[in-house]
Amino acid sequence: MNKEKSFHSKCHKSKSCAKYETCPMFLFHKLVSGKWKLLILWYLSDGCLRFSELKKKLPDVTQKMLTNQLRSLENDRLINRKVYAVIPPKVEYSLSEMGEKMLPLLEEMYKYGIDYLKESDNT
Amino acid sequence: MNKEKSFHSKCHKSKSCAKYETCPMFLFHKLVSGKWKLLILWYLSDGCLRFSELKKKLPDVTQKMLTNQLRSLENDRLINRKVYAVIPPKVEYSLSEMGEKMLPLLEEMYKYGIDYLKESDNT
DNA sequence: CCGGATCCACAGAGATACTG
DNA sequence: CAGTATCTCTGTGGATCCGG
Repeated sequence: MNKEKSFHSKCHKSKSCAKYETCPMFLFHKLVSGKWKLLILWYLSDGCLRFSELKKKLPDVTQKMLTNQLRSLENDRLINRKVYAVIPPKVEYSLSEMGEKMLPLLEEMYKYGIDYLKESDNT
Repeated sequence: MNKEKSFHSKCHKSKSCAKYETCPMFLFHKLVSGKWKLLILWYLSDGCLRFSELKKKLPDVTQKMLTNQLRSLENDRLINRKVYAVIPPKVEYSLSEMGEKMLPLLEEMYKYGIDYLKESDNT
């Protein structure tokens, strides 16, 4: 997964980002471009959710994929994973501090969606 | 690709979005969650680029994938595709009106990336 | 020559069953 | 309940071919 090979002599435009790994936009892209990550973050923006609750909200995502995406988000420190040692098992996911910083961005994405729908209607 | 099957009784929280297809966040997610779409939009934010220029800026993306992503973005009317009937062929891609509306959002993503890098350094 | 279509091989995603 | 394990199959990468 980690391709540390490729360097972008000009990551983009004239802004400062000499290398692949250190370009902010590539980084952001890497963080959220997982197949379901944006939606997971969005659903967690209201507060912590159990695995099964998240699964219910994302019926198109397979259990395996959901686990993968959550692990990835956890590794990138965008969400927290809290395991309760009870039976039946209970695992809660919530936005981390870095994850919460993405909240305004998520709101803007939501607004863009509204705008897009409006434009589509006019067509 | 088009799964029009699944409905989300509660797309998210209490905001208004009864169905899968009409939830703004799902829509936004669908628009940009392609494997390379965000970066393509980002690179096009400076102005139109030829296919080969885009390819140069995204060395990790295969030609086929780049074509796919561009087609998808074009179908979603986020970018324009202009073909010049010359030899050798020349195809230019640029942000559409809807694509340009995403510019502030892209800038915010970039800023988030900077912030994320800063936080990582402190760790 | 450039944009992209086609063919094949393989990693990754879907579906289902199983476990602590 | 929250995952793993296994199998299958789609989608992606890589190379090649093509039309303008």
